[in-house]
Amino acid sequence: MSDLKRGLSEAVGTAFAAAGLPAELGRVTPSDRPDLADFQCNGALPAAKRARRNPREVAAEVVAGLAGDTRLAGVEIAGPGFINLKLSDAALSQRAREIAADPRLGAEPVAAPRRVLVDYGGPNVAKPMHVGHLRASIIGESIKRIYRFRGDTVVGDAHFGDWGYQMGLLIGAVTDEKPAVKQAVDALNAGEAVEAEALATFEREVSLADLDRLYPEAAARGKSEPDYRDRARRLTAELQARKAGHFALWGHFAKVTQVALERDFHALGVDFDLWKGESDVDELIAPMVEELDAKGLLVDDQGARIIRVTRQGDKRELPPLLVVSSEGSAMYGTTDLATIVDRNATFGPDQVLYVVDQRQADHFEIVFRAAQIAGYAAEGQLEHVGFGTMNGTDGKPFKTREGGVLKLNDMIVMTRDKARERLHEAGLGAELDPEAFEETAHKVAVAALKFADLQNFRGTSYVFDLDRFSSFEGKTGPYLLYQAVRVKSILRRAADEGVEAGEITISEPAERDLVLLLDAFDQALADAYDKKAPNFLAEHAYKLAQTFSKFYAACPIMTAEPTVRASRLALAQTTLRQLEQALDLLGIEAPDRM
RNA sequence: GCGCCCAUAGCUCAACCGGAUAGAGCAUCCGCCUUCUAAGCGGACGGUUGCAGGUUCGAGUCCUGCUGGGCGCGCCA
Repeated sequence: MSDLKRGLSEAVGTAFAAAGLPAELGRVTPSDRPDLADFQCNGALPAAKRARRNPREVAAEVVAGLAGDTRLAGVEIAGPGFINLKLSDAALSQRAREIAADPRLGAEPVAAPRRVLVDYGGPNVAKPMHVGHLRASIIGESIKRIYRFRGDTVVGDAHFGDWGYQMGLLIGAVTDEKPAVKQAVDALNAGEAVEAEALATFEREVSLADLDRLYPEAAARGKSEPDYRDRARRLTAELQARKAGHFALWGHFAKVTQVALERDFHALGVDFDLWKGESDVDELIAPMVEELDAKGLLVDDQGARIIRVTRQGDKRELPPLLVVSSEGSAMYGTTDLATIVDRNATFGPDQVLYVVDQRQADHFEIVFRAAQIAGYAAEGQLEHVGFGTMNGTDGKPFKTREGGVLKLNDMIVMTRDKARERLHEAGLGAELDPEAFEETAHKVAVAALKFADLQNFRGTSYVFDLDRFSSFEGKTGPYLLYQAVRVKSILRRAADEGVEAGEITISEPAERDLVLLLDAFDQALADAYDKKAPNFLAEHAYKLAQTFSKFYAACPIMTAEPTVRASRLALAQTTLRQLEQALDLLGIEAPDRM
């Protein structure tokens, strides 16, 4: 079962072929001029160019070949040679029934399903998530869902940053500040302490708030004080060598961080299949380095061991991949490379998508090249799906009014407060019990946050204005939910009155538009999939909601005469199903009432 | 310095291999709740797509140069 666009493209392609022209020129797209047509084909123009003929003449030949297609209510040649196609109500009605009967709501699965791993979220141990993680989390989550829906076998991996220099910095900073912790760490390292007692000390002395406070200080000192930096590097190497005290303290860092991370991800409806971290591939690093060495790929340079990745034809010299630092510790790129080895062994992905900030493009280019050189990855198997930064109204990376980094949780709480306020204002939810009310407020907040982000193309940076969220009007997540809720309300009423949905028959313009939108789902999904860009799906969901709203205003459902009522009810129900499906793929859930 | 990305309405963003009259939302103004939820619907206003060239029947889209902004460039992740 194919959508109208594809079906028409085939027909027009056949007509092109019959006129002795390439069939692929028959590609049909939704009309740029909805006042004139439903679909259009521009193929006569390039065809005429190649054949040095008059485009309108070519178009006329193609149009002649379309005679007798009962789906078409009108075919016209316009402008320089555009072929305008208008569908019959019967064809639209037929397509609407197909979509209504389709569990996939008109969306085709991919022809050749693949195994895809999506690496996203990028939380770090010892650092609460801030607004920057919002994009990584929700774009990645949406891409994962879209890929899965189209039939791929998909695994999402959080890939914790839990094993680098930052850990050495923190071990140093925490032991400096807290003598009891230092004592416990030293004792463990000397093999003189009971682990349970040490852990209890850590539990008592070190909270996530401590880590959050100490890390920026330590990072700053590490930059300005070489001695401090060298000590942190040493501590990092010692941790990676599994020194008991360091390792136990690190384990505590991970534990206290996990609680906050799980809360934030859960609130956003983001869930990972794998919660692996850099530390999980630690054991793979030594054998990997050995192997790389055996293959003669490692070069000693300034005390470190590197892989050079520059190629002929590069416009500039790319830095090498640092495999082993001069202190002997694994680097960012080392764990990434080992992670590729690990994933090959445990999952065997046809493709790995790294949903990570665009600023890391060079890093991934280096890692991917190194992986290819080492034979760990094929060309194109690894892909960096970069996204822009979320800026404040000043155009710079988003900061709170006090100038600090806004924590993700604070942002969720703030948005939820607004949602609650708005529900009260509108006098809605009075009939809901407090728990259901809270759930609705939360769904509205999450929809606002996610849709505000996902409606933008991921690659560009965008401005996030908290104040703009307070309205929840216009092109926002809550608008989409509102349309879904209106349908649900009608469906409840229909159920109460014993009215059932029936066969869809299209006649009104608003009904035609709605079916054309329903039909466009597959293309939106395909675009989002191919470009790893959920904004195409977000745009579709918005247009669908908007078109429904117009239909809602123009075509009364419950008061229409029975056959029309049954048809419109089925149309509304199908719209709701597709809208909720699209929202789900964006990671957004609609409440029953709002 | 080298490299990558971006520049579209007052603001925030779209625009399907290069196609017709560049679309939405917000803001402003005007209408519409005795009919299914007004977080809604209709209408008006708003553009030399940063600038200058080029390719093309046709350019926001491709090429060159310039201006302005963001980002990256070896032991952080």
